[in-house]
Amino acid sequence: MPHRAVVPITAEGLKTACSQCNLQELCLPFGMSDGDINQLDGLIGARRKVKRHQHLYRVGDTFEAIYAVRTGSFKTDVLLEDGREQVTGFQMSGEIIGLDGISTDAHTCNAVALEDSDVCIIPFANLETLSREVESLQHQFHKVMSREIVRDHGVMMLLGSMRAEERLAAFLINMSQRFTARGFSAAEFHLRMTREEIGSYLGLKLETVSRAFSRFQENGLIKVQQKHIRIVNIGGLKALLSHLPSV
Amino acid sequence: MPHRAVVPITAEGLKTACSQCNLQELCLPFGMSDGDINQLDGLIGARRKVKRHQHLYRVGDTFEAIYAVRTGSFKTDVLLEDGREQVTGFQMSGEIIGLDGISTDAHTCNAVALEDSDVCIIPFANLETLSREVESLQHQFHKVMSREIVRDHGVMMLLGSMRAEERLAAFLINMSQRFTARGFSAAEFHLRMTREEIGSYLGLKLETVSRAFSRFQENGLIKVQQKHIRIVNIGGLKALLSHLPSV
DNA sequence: TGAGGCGTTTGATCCACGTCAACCCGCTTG
DNA sequence: CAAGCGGGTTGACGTGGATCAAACGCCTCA
Repeated sequence: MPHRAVVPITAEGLKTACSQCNLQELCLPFGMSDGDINQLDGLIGARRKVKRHQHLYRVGDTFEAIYAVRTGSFKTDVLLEDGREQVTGFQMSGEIIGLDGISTDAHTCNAVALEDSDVCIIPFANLETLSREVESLQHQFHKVMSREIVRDHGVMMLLGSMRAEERLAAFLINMSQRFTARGFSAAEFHLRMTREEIGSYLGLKLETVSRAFSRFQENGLIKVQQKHIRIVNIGGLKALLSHLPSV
Repeated sequence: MPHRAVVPITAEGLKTACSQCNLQELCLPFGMSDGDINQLDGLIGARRKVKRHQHLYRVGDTFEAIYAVRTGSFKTDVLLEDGREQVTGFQMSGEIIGLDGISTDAHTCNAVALEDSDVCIIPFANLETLSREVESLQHQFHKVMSREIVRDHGVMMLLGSMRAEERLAAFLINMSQRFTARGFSAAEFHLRMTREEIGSYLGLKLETVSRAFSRFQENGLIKVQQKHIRIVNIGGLKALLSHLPSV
């Protein structure tokens, strides 16, 4: 795989206005006043399309911007020298990618599109400048970063202390909630990632993920058809989580 | 090895001046100019002593400040309903605790002192105000948050993709580096946490941690005496990490 | 339309780590 | 001084998930 040079900026150099975006409630502007949001419009750089399996950025790329997912979805991952991969997260519309790069001015993980996707480029220098002027933006950005830390703690809990079926139940419940927040069905959705990627995220092998899916189906918790999931008994899934070691 | 006396302790309840603190290089002011650091002096609230096993904050406490560890050390953890604990991190002098609270204005994990400790209280509202005025502070704070995210990704890698001995080797190398950065020996140090806490952090049971320590000792990598660790062969430890699945 | 490939499922077997249990050591406390 | 206790080590054994392997369904593309 040849390393992509910089972005061959495609024709759609269209800027996106936060003030007119229907993802406001899920994205950086969440909770800001209309007036403050208007000030964001100058902040967002061009959009960028990323095709399925293409990288938005790679480990080592110099850090210049963070990205807000507009359409599609991504995974972020880190690699060990021997090729082992750890997926650190899946990102959907409205979510922010790239915060890892701030610490060293270079990205420390890879971001790969799971499907043809579309992001808003938020030049970081501009974001810092504007958030010195717009208090609500500053505060909102801090919340976004903190939320990422809290999310990571949740994943650490999952990886460190849960068994396979608990992990997968937590994953499904989380996906369901995020689809719901985006106006999709809470009970029926299409996973964009493979069993192997789910497994990497959950610290499991793909066979184990597959078996857990099958078990859930046998137990009437869900219906699985490849990547299409229908949750039949959400209560049952949640019970898997809060359960004492299943006496 | 006795703990080196880090700070000429001034009287109790005194505010701490960042401009005169010898932890500058490890703490929030890192990389800021002397002039900018002087502006921090007004920011820091009182200090607070926390005795061994006492909480600095608990899940649910309203979020008002972040903390910089001055002396001693802490663990942060989250709990599952059934009592399972996941240690999410260990913090040493100069490191910042409490960033998890920003996202919801309430803390989402517990912070417990591992030994009698001492923190600087940094009222968060003040920090946001000042960082709108002092660009270097703003940038530095963003780096601190990002570094926490990157660190969490490392832990996820560890929990999701490494085997027991790799995890412990990574832990020891990390501890060694952090002690070194604080002017202590890289090869010989005193762990402040129990085997159970290490295990919780690494996603292992305490027996497994103990056995891995013993194995390392058998193999001439380290010397263990309870909490006292001496690294004999750091290269060997590092090799455990970069090794292909030990063919 | 057929062939090849990727992703997934499922079965059989293995093993790293968990579990259970005994014991040791150093500290504290009456 | 003994008794109690928290932390650590070590051994025997069990098991959840990894590994190895086979087969299947769906999708792409010639």
